[in-house]
Amino acid sequence: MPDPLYRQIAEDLRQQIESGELPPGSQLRTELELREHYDASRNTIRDAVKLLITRGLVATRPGQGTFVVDKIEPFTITLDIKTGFGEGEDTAYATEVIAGERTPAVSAPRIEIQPASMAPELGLDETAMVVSRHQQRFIDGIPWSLQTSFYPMHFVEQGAGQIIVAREMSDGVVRYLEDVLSIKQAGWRDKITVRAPDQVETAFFRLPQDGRVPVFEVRRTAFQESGTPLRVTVTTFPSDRNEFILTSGDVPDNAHPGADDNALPVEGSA
Amino acid sequence: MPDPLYRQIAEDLRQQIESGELPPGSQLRTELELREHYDASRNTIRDAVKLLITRGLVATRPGQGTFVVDKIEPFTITLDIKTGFGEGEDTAYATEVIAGERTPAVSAPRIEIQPASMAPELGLDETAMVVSRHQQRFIDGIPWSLQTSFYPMHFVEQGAGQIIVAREMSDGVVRYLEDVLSIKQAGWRDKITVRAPDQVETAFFRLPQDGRVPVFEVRRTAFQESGTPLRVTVTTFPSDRNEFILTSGDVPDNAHPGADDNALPVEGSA
DNA sequence: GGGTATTTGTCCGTATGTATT
DNA sequence: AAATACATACGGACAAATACC
Repeated sequence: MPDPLYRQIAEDLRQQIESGELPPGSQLRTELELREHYDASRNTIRDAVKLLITRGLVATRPGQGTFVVDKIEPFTITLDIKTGFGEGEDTAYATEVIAGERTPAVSAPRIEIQPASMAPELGLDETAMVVSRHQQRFIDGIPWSLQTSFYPMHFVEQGAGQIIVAREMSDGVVRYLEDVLSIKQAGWRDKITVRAPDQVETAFFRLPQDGRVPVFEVRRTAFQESGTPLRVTVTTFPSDRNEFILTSGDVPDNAHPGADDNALPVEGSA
Repeated sequence: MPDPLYRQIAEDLRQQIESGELPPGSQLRTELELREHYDASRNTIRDAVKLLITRGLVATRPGQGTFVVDKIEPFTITLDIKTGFGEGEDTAYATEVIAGERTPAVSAPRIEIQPASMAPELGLDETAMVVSRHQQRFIDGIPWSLQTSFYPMHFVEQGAGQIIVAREMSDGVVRYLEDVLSIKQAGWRDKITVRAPDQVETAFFRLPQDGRVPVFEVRRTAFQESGTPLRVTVTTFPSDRNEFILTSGDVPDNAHPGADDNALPVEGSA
């Protein structure tokens, strides 16, 4: 029994793309032309194109057409910055970004006071509140990631008033907390999952609205030496233009071509 | 301007699910019933259901109906096993799996000789060949991951003949290479990406055939102390039932509930 | 095992809306 | 303003998978 028609058509188009017959950036024939070519209905053509979108091979633009995606060199995000130098990761990142040839940008933070249930990893009481600092981040002008950090509200009452000011902190919040409250970040735990984007994410990353392109969610819980969590940082990245690299043990610097060329941190000066 | 109808319907059903009105495992009304209830066409209902499938909330079973998915406790995969003990990660994993309360299983490896282009990270000549060892891996009987390891063919000619034998190596190939050829693994680099599953993966993981549920691909390149790659291991995991954890610095053992309960390694005795 | 009803999967044709040029 | 192309929505038909008698 053969595959369904829409999958046969998708397969045919996929081969044309991967063989180079349809190079990146080129335009596919319109749905009506494909309809005649394959002797199928327009809906069937659309089902085939949807499959190619899911696989990241093409993108549709209303009023224009369907295009083979330009293979963006993916942003490479390193998750295992060497620590133990007595610094938070925030400052280390700045130099990493400069080392790459891409130019990062970050929006001013949007500050909110929210219930502690937004960041259960902090282990706070149900009635407690947290400060959230939300930022949009770009690389070379491309929407790159959305990041929200949560801090216990009692940090503010203890004297760290700057974290509820909607201005970027050039040295990073982690450094600030150490300076003001002597709260030191000893390590962190990342949880990486993949899920469909929410409405905010589809809008910011300009993803197809039906959730076919998922996002990475990196949930970083950072701890003091005592084991008490000091912050939770949630960062989302569209999965179609990001990859993660992490190393263990002794590894040569340029192990495979292109892997390190665009090395980027997972966190800026949040 | 309101959202499209199919998204409104999806939103309504989503709320019913997340509010508990439609508990996990329960069956949704049939497409024809929903069609009457929302006064929409069957295709529009189907578009709404497709969205819910993409978001991992429901699953359809031909001939039966549409069901709210049972929330599987995700498999947690730790990527940062402490090294420096002079052991490969393979043996360390065995104990980790036993520590968890889930029972792993692995198929006998399928061995193939393939061109070196299958694993460009090994940096071999175009005309060279590699040995691939492919395994299916299960947790509690659930298809969990597909793994293929690539080794330079010249390892066999140098005396490591066991790696082309289609039998599991209880102590791991890495250990074997060290014993026979004194080739020692000094570290590795992981690249984590997300993509649509191929046909083999959709069949093994029983994912929807239109590629709505992506898979994690973890590409591990392991190096000798000299910096020469000794193997490439590619492992894929369905993203709807796996998450990755990695830590840096000092982190308490049980930082957030459930995170470590099912700790699993990314590699078995490949 | 066979037959039938139910339910989802595929495919068609058509009409209208919306974004872009 | 008009033309083009994708997005949404409708309705209908048959196939395939499953469950049940």
